[in-house]
Amino acid sequence: MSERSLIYMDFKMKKIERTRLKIERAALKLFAEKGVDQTTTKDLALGAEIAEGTIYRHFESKEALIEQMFAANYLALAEELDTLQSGQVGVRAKLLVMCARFCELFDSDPDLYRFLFFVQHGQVEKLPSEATTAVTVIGAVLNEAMKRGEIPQRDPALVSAWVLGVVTQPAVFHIYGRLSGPLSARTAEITDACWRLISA
Amino acid sequence: MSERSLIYMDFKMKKIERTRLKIERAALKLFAEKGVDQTTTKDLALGAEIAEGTIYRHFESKEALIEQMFAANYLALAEELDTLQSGQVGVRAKLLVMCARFCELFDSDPDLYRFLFFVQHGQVEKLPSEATTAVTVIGAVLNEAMKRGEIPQRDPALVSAWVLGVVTQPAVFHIYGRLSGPLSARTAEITDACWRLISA
Amino acid sequence: MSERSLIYMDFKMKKIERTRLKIERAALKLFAEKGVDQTTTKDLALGAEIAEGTIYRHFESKEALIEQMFAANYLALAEELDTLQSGQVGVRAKLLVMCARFCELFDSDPDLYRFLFFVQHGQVEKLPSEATTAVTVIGAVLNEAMKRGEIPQRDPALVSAWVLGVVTQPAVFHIYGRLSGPLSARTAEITDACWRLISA
Amino acid sequence: MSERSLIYMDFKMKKIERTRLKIERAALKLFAEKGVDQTTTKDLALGAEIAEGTIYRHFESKEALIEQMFAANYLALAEELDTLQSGQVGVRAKLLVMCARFCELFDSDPDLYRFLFFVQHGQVEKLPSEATTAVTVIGAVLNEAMKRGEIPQRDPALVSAWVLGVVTQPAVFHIYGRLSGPLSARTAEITDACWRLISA
DNA sequence: GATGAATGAGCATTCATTCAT
DNA sequence: GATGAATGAATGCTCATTCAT
Repeated sequence: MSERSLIYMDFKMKKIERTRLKIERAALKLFAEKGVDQTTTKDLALGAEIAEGTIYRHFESKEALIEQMFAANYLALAEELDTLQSGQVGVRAKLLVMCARFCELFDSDPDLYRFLFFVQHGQVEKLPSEATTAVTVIGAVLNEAMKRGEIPQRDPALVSAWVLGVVTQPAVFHIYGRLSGPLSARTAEITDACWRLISA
Repeated sequence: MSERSLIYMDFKMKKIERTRLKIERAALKLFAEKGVDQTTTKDLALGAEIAEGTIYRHFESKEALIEQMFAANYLALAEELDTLQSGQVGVRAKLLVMCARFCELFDSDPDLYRFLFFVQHGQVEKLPSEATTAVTVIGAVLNEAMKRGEIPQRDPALVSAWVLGVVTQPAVFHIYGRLSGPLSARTAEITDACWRLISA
Repeated sequence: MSERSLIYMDFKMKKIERTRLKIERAALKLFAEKGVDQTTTKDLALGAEIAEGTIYRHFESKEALIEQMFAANYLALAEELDTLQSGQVGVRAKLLVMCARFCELFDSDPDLYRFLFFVQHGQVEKLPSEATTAVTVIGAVLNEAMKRGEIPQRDPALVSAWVLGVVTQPAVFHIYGRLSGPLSARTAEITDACWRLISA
Repeated sequence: MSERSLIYMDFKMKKIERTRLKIERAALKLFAEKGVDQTTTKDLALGAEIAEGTIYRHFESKEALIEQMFAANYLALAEELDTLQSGQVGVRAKLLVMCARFCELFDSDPDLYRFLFFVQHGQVEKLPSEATTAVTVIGAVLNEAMKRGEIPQRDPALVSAWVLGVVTQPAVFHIYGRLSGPLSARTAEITDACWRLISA
């Protein structure tokens, strides 16, 4: 994602790419704000400062725009998490870097975070079932750790759910105003919580 | 008013109540299945086996139907959770009964569960801010436990988020097919996980 | 109309007649206030303090209610005007009593007046073409006067239009707030105007 | 912007203007024929040979279409009447040109006439109260004449009502088939009638 | 005779999509 | 490639009318 962003920002970028990016940015903002269904193509055009028809030069349909944006970002994040964890040794360290990335994403691009983890219902199911997602990465890390005896044996799916819940639910609380301040400040505390959850 | 009339009115009230229930049941099913926005009033009428116009004898608008259904069930659950926890002594026991209720709800009325915890974004914000919800009940239980020294002092909102995440994320995994079997079978395991999370 | 009203007011009146009258009264009020099309059967039921279905025990349809009310009152007024004018000798006296009746109706039953002369477009055409109406009565009086040489010969329809215009347009101005006070106070002045119009 | 673009935009503006005009023309015809309430947006689309949705690119709502059409034409007529009368000296001459314009409008654009003076109830009230209308123009002319002593002093509103009645009621008779032939042919006769009404 | 819940055709309006320019 | 006017199916909702009680 961030690598792609860098490409996007290139001042030599072609006009077509700039327009596409403008649409995606506006879409992200609007989707996060009012949800996918409540965002009309008119809203998108207004937000991106383009004509309504222009959307269709870049995306087959509104549905396709949503799917592509979701897939690209959701899978890019998974890739990133996988790269991060593979650079670490031991579950705890792996969890720490992944948790840190989650918190950082929430802080630095809240619209993207909301779009991926708050507004997305039903998009996950459209991904190819063999796709690598945040869930499968976390699952693989925990599985491996169980195999190695680093943590007690439990249903890996259940433990994955716990870890994801402990990491993402604070973000939801943040969105509802029950928590405030940067989530990144809580990375260590959240990782510790995960560790208590899985290590005993 | 004669006795006969009273009986008659009672009968009519039951009938009108029955229609309202048919609408609510169909709505729950459809909302859980395809989401609130993707469910049209035509869908509702077809599902409830009534005419489209009949919806409007029972609810001011589709929006009002959603709000009323959400508020009634969301608040009723909170009340129930509060009654359950207040019958127990100690955080752990309180968490157990609440966790059990969550799992049971998921198993016995999956449509309601999905509607309340999967499809609801934006409804919570419409509730009066002082309303008692599942979140506030959990928060109060944890707060109390911290005050009594039963569990370590931490940001109560963060700990509430963790607990809610550990309880609800397995349900999400279940919905996405990553977990199977009754969630109730995992009540003990999930409660233990919560305990590890908050007690150390 | 007034004779019929007397019958209506009879305290021995049958219940069915009382209900029918309640509907007609409410209808007149609402039709005058917001127009025929903007008045729903629900409005009628609320205004008459009856159930919506009850309307259909007394009238075949909303359309029939309008037609019957219009015809009955429009023709009753014509009859009355005819009786009044036939009791007088000379156009001027005849015009005076008719003009007086118009003004009086406007003052005493403004809803009925508005319904008959303000809201009725399209109802006149539904009357049998040979029906005696205010227009035909005025026309006959003027025709007769021309034949007798009381007033100059002109197109009787045109002169009728003038007389009706001079009598009814002040009422319209009254409705729009451009004139105030009882219209009856202007009867003499209006009749004089008619006389100037037709006598020279 | 290149010259070509300007020409292009001009062309597009003409096209969009043409569509708007098609809607207005169809609306006028239908409103005059069956009334505003009985004309559906479907009727409008069919009549204008456009899609129903197209109406809403040109008008905010059906209500707005009616209001705008009424206001524009009603006020334009008033302006025209005012220009006409101001070009004349003496009430009688002023009345003549205004009366002529009324008759001409009725003959040349009967739909517009019907819409403005037959179907409009309730629209006049939506105009800003300080607006110049046919009524205020006639009122001003008569007022002035009374001040100058050209005609006897009377309640100017009442006299205005008479004049308007004498001019417009023949049109109503025409619509109901009681008068035939061009109304313009009666301009002189109607003006004379007005003169008799106000001068003695 | 009166009721009012139920009906369903019909309404004004929206909105994703198309296409001539 | 970009535009935005035009499209028309679909939506939420209304309302005159029916009918079981």
